Amino acid sequence: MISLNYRDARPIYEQIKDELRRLVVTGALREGEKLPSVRSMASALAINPNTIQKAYGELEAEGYLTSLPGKGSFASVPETDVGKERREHLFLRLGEIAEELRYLGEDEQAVVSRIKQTYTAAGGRGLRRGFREKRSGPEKKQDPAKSNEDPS
Amino acid sequence: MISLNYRDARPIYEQIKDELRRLVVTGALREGEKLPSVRSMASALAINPNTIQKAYGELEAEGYLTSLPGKGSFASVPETDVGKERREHLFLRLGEIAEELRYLGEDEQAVVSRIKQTYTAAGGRGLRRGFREKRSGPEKKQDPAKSNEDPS
DNA sequence: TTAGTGTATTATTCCATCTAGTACAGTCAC
DNA sequence: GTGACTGTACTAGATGGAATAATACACTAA
Repeated sequence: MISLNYRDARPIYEQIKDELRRLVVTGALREGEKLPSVRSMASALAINPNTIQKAYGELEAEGYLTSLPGKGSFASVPETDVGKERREHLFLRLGEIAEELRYLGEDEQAVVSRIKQTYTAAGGRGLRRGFREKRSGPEKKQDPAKSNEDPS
Repeated sequence: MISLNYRDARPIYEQIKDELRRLVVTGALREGEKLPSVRSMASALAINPNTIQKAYGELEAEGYLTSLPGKGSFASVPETDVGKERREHLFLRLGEIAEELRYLGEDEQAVVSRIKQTYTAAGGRGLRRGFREKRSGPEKKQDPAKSNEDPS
Protein backbone atom coordinates (compact mmCIF):
# COMPACT_ATOMS: atom_id res chain seq x y z
CA MET A 1 0.00 0.00 0.00
CA ILE A 2 2.81 2.37 0.86
CA SER A 3 6.49 2.33 0.05
CA LEU A 4 9.09 4.40 1.87
CA ASN A 5 12.07 6.15 0.39
CA TYR A 6 14.90 6.59 2.84
CA ARG A 7 16.72 8.86 0.41
CA ASP A 8 13.80 11.26 0.48
CA ALA A 9 14.47 14.46 2.39
CA ARG A 10 11.03 14.25 3.97
CA PRO A 11 10.78 12.41 7.28
CA ILE A 12 9.08 9.03 7.22
CA TYR A 13 5.89 10.17 8.92
CA GLU A 14 5.54 12.93 6.31
CA GLN A 15 5.90 10.44 3.48
CA ILE A 16 3.17 8.31 5.03
CA LYS A 17 0.91 11.32 5.49
CA ASP A 18 1.36 12.48 1.91
CA GLU A 19 0.85 9.03 0.47
CA LEU A 20 -2.27 8.28 2.51
CA ARG A 21 -3.71 11.67 1.67
CA ARG A 22 -3.04 10.98 -1.98
CA LEU A 23 -4.79 7.62 -1.79
CA VAL A 24 -7.83 9.29 -0.28
CA VAL A 25 -8.13 12.22 -2.68
CA THR A 26 -7.58 10.02 -5.72
CA GLY A 27 -10.33 7.68 -4.61
CA ALA A 28 -8.08 4.69 -4.03
CA LEU A 29 -9.27 4.82 -0.44
CA ARG A 30 -12.97 5.57 -0.12
CA GLU A 31 -14.65 7.22 2.81
CA GLY A 32 -15.21 4.86 5.69
CA GLU A 33 -12.73 2.34 4.42
CA LYS A 34 -10.61 0.81 7.16
CA LEU A 35 -6.89 1.49 7.18
CA PRO A 36 -4.24 -0.89 8.48
CA SER A 37 -3.85 -0.71 12.24
CA VAL A 38 -0.97 1.28 13.69
CA ARG A 39 0.88 -1.87 14.63
CA SER A 40 0.23 -3.81 11.44
CA MET A 41 1.36 -0.99 9.18
CA ALA A 42 4.42 -0.44 11.35
CA SER A 43 5.20 -4.11 10.97
CA ALA A 44 4.59 -4.06 7.22
CA LEU A 45 6.90 -1.08 6.73
CA ALA A 46 9.41 -2.37 9.27
CA ILE A 47 9.36 0.83 11.28
CA ASN A 48 8.33 1.88 14.76
CA PRO A 49 4.61 2.04 15.64
CA ASN A 50 5.15 5.50 17.11
CA THR A 51 6.03 6.80 13.67
CA ILE A 52 2.76 5.50 12.24
CA GLN A 53 0.91 6.92 15.21
CA LYS A 54 2.35 10.35 14.50
CA ALA A 55 1.35 10.17 10.83
CA TYR A 56 -2.17 9.02 11.68
CA GLY A 57 -2.55 11.67 14.35
CA GLU A 58 -1.61 14.55 12.06
CA LEU A 59 -3.69 13.16 9.22
CA GLU A 60 -6.65 13.03 11.58
CA ALA A 61 -6.04 16.69 12.43
CA GLU A 62 -6.30 17.41 8.71
CA GLY A 63 -9.59 15.57 8.61
CA TYR A 64 -8.57 12.88 6.15
CA LEU A 65 -8.72 10.18 8.80
CA THR A 66 -10.91 9.26 11.75
CA SER A 67 -9.62 7.05 14.54
CA LEU A 68 -11.83 5.17 16.97
CA PRO A 69 -10.03 3.64 19.97
CA GLY A 70 -10.53 -0.06 20.04
CA LYS A 71 -11.95 -0.17 16.52
CA GLY A 72 -9.47 1.24 14.07
CA SER A 73 -8.73 4.13 11.71
CA PHE A 74 -10.91 5.00 8.76
CA ALA A 75 -10.55 7.22 5.72
CA SER A 76 -12.80 10.25 5.90
CA VAL A 77 -13.64 13.55 4.24
CA PRO A 78 -12.52 16.68 6.09
CA GLU A 79 -15.33 18.58 7.77
CA THR A 80 -16.13 21.78 5.95
CA ASP A 81 -14.51 24.00 8.56
CA VAL A 82 -11.35 21.89 8.80
CA GLY A 83 -11.17 21.56 5.04
CA LYS A 84 -11.47 25.31 4.69
CA GLU A 85 -8.02 25.91 6.15
CA ARG A 86 -6.62 23.19 3.96
CA ARG A 87 -8.23 24.67 0.86
CA GLU A 88 -6.89 28.12 1.64
CA HIS A 89 -3.42 26.68 2.04
CA LEU A 90 -3.73 24.82 -1.26
CA PHE A 91 -4.94 27.91 -3.12
CA LEU A 92 -1.98 29.83 -1.76
CA ARG A 93 0.46 27.21 -2.98
CA LEU A 94 -1.40 27.08 -6.28
CA GLY A 95 -0.83 30.78 -6.79
CA GLU A 96 2.86 30.54 -5.96
CA ILE A 97 3.37 27.67 -8.36
CA ALA A 98 1.48 29.42 -11.15
CA GLU A 99 3.57 32.54 -10.59
CA GLU A 100 6.80 30.59 -10.90
CA LEU A 101 5.64 28.63 -13.94
CA ARG A 102 4.71 31.87 -15.61
CA TYR A 103 8.15 33.26 -14.84
CA LEU A 104 9.73 30.15 -16.35
CA GLY A 105 7.94 30.78 -19.61
CA GLU A 106 4.86 28.58 -19.37
CA ASP A 107 1.86 30.34 -20.86
CA GLU A 108 -1.56 30.44 -19.26
CA GLN A 109 -2.90 27.87 -21.66
CA ALA A 110 -0.39 25.22 -20.61
CA VAL A 111 -1.08 25.66 -16.92
CA VAL A 112 -4.86 25.75 -17.29
CA SER A 113 -4.74 22.62 -19.42
CA ARG A 114 -3.02 20.75 -16.63
CA ILE A 115 -5.80 21.75 -14.25
CA LYS A 116 -8.55 20.72 -16.66
CA GLN A 117 -6.78 17.43 -17.21
CA THR A 118 -7.19 16.63 -13.52
CA TYR A 119 -10.88 17.37 -13.52
CA THR A 120 -11.46 15.50 -16.77
CA ALA A 121 -9.60 12.40 -15.65
CA ALA A 122 -11.57 12.28 -12.40
CA GLY A 123 -15.01 10.85 -12.90
CA GLY A 124 -17.73 11.53 -10.35
CA ARG A 125 -15.23 11.39 -7.53
CA GLY A 126 -14.87 14.00 -4.83
CA LEU A 127 -18.22 15.63 -4.39
CA ARG A 128 -18.92 18.02 -1.57
CA ARG A 129 -19.96 16.58 1.76
CA GLY A 130 -23.46 17.99 1.46
CA PHE A 131 -24.00 16.17 -1.79
CA ARG A 132 -22.82 12.80 -0.67
CA GLU A 133 -25.12 10.08 0.59
CA LYS A 134 -24.67 8.31 3.87
CA ARG A 135 -22.47 5.27 3.79
CA SER A 136 -20.72 2.65 5.89
CA GLY A 137 -18.12 4.97 7.41
CA PRO A 138 -18.18 6.19 11.01
CA GLU A 139 -20.38 9.22 11.60
CA LYS A 140 -18.42 11.87 13.43
CA LYS A 141 -16.77 10.32 16.45
CA GLN A 142 -19.69 8.16 17.41
CA ASP A 143 -20.08 4.44 17.16
CA PRO A 144 -21.61 3.42 13.87
CA ALA A 145 -24.96 1.72 14.25
CA LYS A 146 -24.47 -1.37 16.32
CA SER A 147 -26.71 -4.41 16.72
CA ASN A 148 -28.84 -5.20 19.76
CA GLU A 149 -26.02 -6.91 21.59
CA ASP A 150 -25.54 -6.41 25.28
CA PRO A 151 -21.83 -6.11 26.15
CA SER A 152 -22.21 -7.50 29.70
CA MET B 1 14.24 42.20 2.46
CA ILE B 2 13.70 38.89 4.20
CA SER B 3 12.20 38.01 7.53
CA LEU B 4 12.70 34.69 9.29
CA ASN B 5 10.17 32.71 11.24
CA TYR B 6 11.75 30.50 13.86
CA ARG B 7 8.42 28.80 14.51
CA ASP B 8 8.31 27.66 10.91
CA ALA B 9 8.94 23.96 10.45
CA ARG B 10 11.15 24.72 7.48
CA PRO B 11 14.86 25.20 8.19
CA ILE B 12 16.19 28.73 7.90
CA TYR B 13 18.08 28.15 4.67
CA GLU B 14 14.89 26.83 3.09
CA GLN B 15 12.96 29.91 4.15
CA ILE B 16 15.63 32.09 2.57
CA LYS B 17 15.59 30.06 -0.63
CA ASP B 18 11.82 30.22 -0.94
CA GLU B 19 11.67 33.92 -0.20
CA LEU B 20 14.46 34.87 -2.61
CA ARG B 21 12.93 32.70 -5.31
CA ARG B 22 9.62 34.41 -4.71
CA LEU B 23 11.22 37.85 -5.01
CA VAL B 24 12.72 36.84 -8.34
CA VAL B 25 9.65 35.27 -9.92
CA THR B 26 7.41 38.13 -8.82
CA GLY B 27 9.75 40.66 -10.38
CA ALA B 28 10.74 42.30 -7.11
CA LEU B 29 14.27 41.26 -7.95
CA ARG B 30 15.10 41.72 -11.61
CA GLU B 31 17.64 39.73 -13.56
CA GLY B 32 21.17 40.92 -12.95
CA GLU B 33 20.27 42.74 -9.79
CA LYS B 34 22.83 42.37 -7.06
CA LEU B 35 21.87 40.54 -3.89
CA PRO B 36 23.26 41.23 -0.44
CA SER B 37 26.61 39.57 0.13
CA VAL B 38 26.73 36.36 2.14
CA ARG B 39 28.19 38.14 5.13
CA SER B 40 25.99 41.21 5.03
CA MET B 41 22.78 39.22 4.82
CA ALA B 42 23.97 36.94 7.59
CA SER B 43 24.61 40.01 9.69
CA ALA B 44 21.26 41.56 8.81
CA LEU B 45 19.38 38.39 9.75
CA ALA B 46 21.62 37.73 12.75
CA ILE B 47 22.48 34.23 11.60
CA ASN B 48 25.58 32.37 10.54
CA PRO B 49 27.11 33.12 7.12
CA ASN B 50 27.27 29.40 6.42
CA THR B 51 23.49 29.26 6.46
CA ILE B 52 23.27 31.99 3.84
CA GLN B 53 25.96 30.28 1.84
CA LYS B 54 23.93 27.08 1.79
CA ALA B 55 20.80 28.92 0.65
CA TYR B 56 22.68 30.77 -2.09
CA GLY B 57 24.39 27.61 -3.24
CA GLU B 58 21.19 25.65 -3.67
CA LEU B 59 19.44 28.59 -5.27
CA GLU B 60 22.28 28.83 -7.76
CA ALA B 61 21.80 25.14 -8.55
CA GLU B 62 18.18 25.95 -9.35
CA GLY B 63 19.35 28.68 -11.69
CA TYR B 64 17.72 31.59 -9.89
CA LEU B 65 21.02 33.01 -8.79
CA THR B 66 24.48 33.44 -10.21
CA SER B 67 27.49 33.90 -7.96
CA LEU B 68 30.79 35.38 -9.08
CA PRO B 69 33.69 34.96 -6.63
CA GLY B 70 35.03 38.32 -5.64
CA LYS B 71 32.12 40.21 -7.13
CA GLY B 72 28.86 39.07 -5.62
CA SER B 73 25.63 37.18 -6.23
CA PHE B 74 23.05 38.24 -8.80
CA ALA B 75 19.48 37.32 -9.56
CA SER B 76 19.16 35.36 -12.79
CA VAL B 77 16.77 33.39 -14.95
CA PRO B 78 17.27 29.62 -14.98
CA GLU B 79 18.78 28.27 -18.16
CA THR B 80 16.22 26.40 -20.23
CA ASP B 81 17.68 23.00 -19.41
CA VAL B 82 17.93 23.67 -15.68
CA GLY B 83 14.50 25.24 -15.66
CA LYS B 84 13.04 22.20 -17.36
CA GLU B 85 13.47 20.02 -14.29
CA ARG B 86 12.02 22.75 -12.15
CA ARG B 87 9.02 23.14 -14.45
CA GLU B 88 8.36 19.40 -14.43
CA HIS B 89 8.46 19.40 -10.65
CA LEU B 90 6.07 22.34 -10.51
CA PHE B 91 3.63 20.74 -12.93
CA LEU B 92 3.64 17.60 -10.80
CA ARG B 93 2.82 19.56 -7.66
CA LEU B 94 0.22 21.49 -9.59
CA GLY B 95 -1.57 18.28 -10.48
CA GLU B 96 -1.49 17.01 -6.92
CA ILE B 97 -2.89 20.25 -5.57
CA ALA B 98 -5.64 20.35 -8.19
CA GLU B 99 -6.56 16.77 -7.37
CA GLU B 100 -6.91 17.56 -3.67
CA LEU B 101 -8.83 20.79 -4.27
CA ARG B 102 -11.22 18.88 -6.47
CA TYR B 103 -11.69 16.28 -3.73
CA LEU B 104 -12.40 19.05 -1.23
CA GLY B 105 -15.24 20.30 -3.38
CA GLU B 106 -13.68 23.08 -5.41
CA ASP B 107 -14.98 23.05 -8.96
CA GLU B 108 -12.83 23.46 -12.03
CA GLN B 109 -13.96 27.02 -12.49
CA ALA B 110 -12.65 28.15 -9.10
CA VAL B 111 -9.23 26.61 -9.62
CA VAL B 112 -8.81 27.86 -13.17
CA SER B 113 -9.80 31.35 -12.07
CA ARG B 114 -7.00 31.39 -9.56
CA ILE B 115 -4.55 30.52 -12.33
CA LYS B 116 -5.85 33.20 -14.67
CA GLN B 117 -5.68 35.71 -11.85
CA THR B 118 -1.94 35.15 -11.63
CA TYR B 119 -1.42 35.68 -15.32
CA THR B 120 -3.68 38.69 -15.43
CA ALA B 121 -2.06 40.38 -12.46
CA ALA B 122 1.40 39.93 -13.94
CA GLY B 123 2.10 42.46 -16.64
CA GLY B 124 4.80 41.78 -19.20
CA ARG B 125 6.94 40.03 -16.61
CA GLY B 126 8.53 36.65 -17.02
CA LEU B 127 9.04 36.02 -20.70
CA ARG B 128 11.07 33.13 -21.97
CA ARG B 129 14.81 33.53 -22.21
CA GLY B 130 14.77 33.31 -25.96
CA PHE B 131 12.26 36.11 -26.19
CA ARG B 132 14.00 38.46 -23.86
CA GLU B 133 16.39 41.13 -25.05
CA LYS B 134 19.91 41.41 -23.78
CA ARG B 135 20.16 43.29 -20.54
CA SER B 136 22.45 44.19 -17.67
CA GLY B 137 22.50 40.76 -16.05
CA PRO B 138 25.57 38.51 -16.01
CA GLU B 139 25.97 36.50 -19.20
CA LYS B 140 26.77 32.96 -18.12
CA LYS B 141 29.60 33.34 -15.66
CA GLN B 142 30.91 36.58 -17.05
CA ASP B 143 31.08 40.04 -15.61
CA PRO B 144 27.68 41.61 -15.01
CA ALA B 145 27.08 45.28 -15.62
CA LYS B 146 28.37 47.12 -12.63
CA SER B 147 25.48 49.53 -12.56
CA ASN B 148 23.37 47.41 -10.25
CA GLU B 149 24.62 47.81 -6.75
CA ASP B 150 21.77 48.13 -4.35
CA PRO B 151 21.90 45.37 -1.76
CA SER B 152 19.22 46.75 0.54
C1' DT C 1 47.28 47.73 -0.04
C1' DT C 2 42.96 47.22 1.85
C1' DA C 3 38.38 45.91 2.05
C1' DG C 4 34.96 43.28 0.27
C1' DT C 5 33.45 39.19 -2.34
C1' DG C 6 32.40 33.83 -2.87
C1' DT C 7 33.95 29.46 -1.24
C1' DA C 8 35.78 25.62 1.60
C1' DT C 9 36.91 23.24 5.82
C1' DT C 10 36.62 21.38 10.62
C1' DA C 11 34.52 21.12 15.07
C1' DT C 12 30.68 21.65 18.09
C1' DT C 13 25.95 22.35 19.77
C1' DC C 14 21.13 21.65 19.26
C1' DC C 15 16.92 19.46 18.20
C1' DA C 16 13.58 16.91 15.30
C1' DT C 17 13.22 12.32 14.02
C1' DC C 18 13.09 7.65 14.96
C1' DT C 19 13.49 3.78 17.84
C1' DA C 20 12.53 0.85 21.99
C1' DG C 21 9.84 -0.49 25.68
C1' DT C 22 5.96 -0.28 28.58
C1' DA C 23 1.38 0.76 29.88
C1' DC C 24 -3.74 1.59 29.84
C1' DA C 25 -8.49 1.59 28.13
C1' DG C 26 -11.79 0.40 24.59
C1' DT C 27 -13.82 -3.18 21.16
C1' DC C 28 -15.14 -7.62 19.76
C1' DA C 29 -15.37 -12.66 19.08
C1' DC C 30 -15.39 -16.63 21.87
C1' DG D 1 -14.76 -13.41 31.68
C1' DT D 2 -10.77 -14.36 28.47
C1' DG D 3 -7.92 -13.18 24.82
C1' DA D 4 -6.64 -10.69 20.88
C1' DC D 5 -7.13 -7.00 18.75
C1' DT D 6 -7.54 -1.65 18.53
C1' DG D 7 -5.90 3.56 19.52
C1' DT D 8 -3.31 6.24 22.69
C1' DA D 9 0.18 7.91 26.07
C1' DC D 10 4.51 8.10 28.22
C1' DT D 11 9.64 7.77 29.13
C1' DA D 12 14.29 6.95 27.57
C1' DG D 13 17.81 6.61 24.25
C1' DA D 14 20.25 6.87 19.50
C1' DT D 15 20.84 9.18 15.15
C1' DG D 16 21.43 12.73 11.77
C1' DG D 17 20.42 17.22 9.79
C1' DA D 18 20.57 22.12 10.90
C1' DA D 19 22.93 25.84 12.63
C1' DT D 20 26.81 27.90 14.79
C1' DA D 21 31.76 29.18 15.43
C1' DA D 22 36.22 29.91 13.75
C1' DT D 23 39.63 29.90 9.99
C1' DA D 24 41.40 30.01 5.65
C1' DC D 25 42.10 30.91 0.59
C1' DA D 26 41.52 33.14 -3.96
C1' DC D 27 39.38 36.68 -6.46
C1' DT D 28 37.83 41.76 -7.41
C1' DA D 29 38.00 46.60 -7.11
C1' DA D 30 38.91 51.26 -5.23
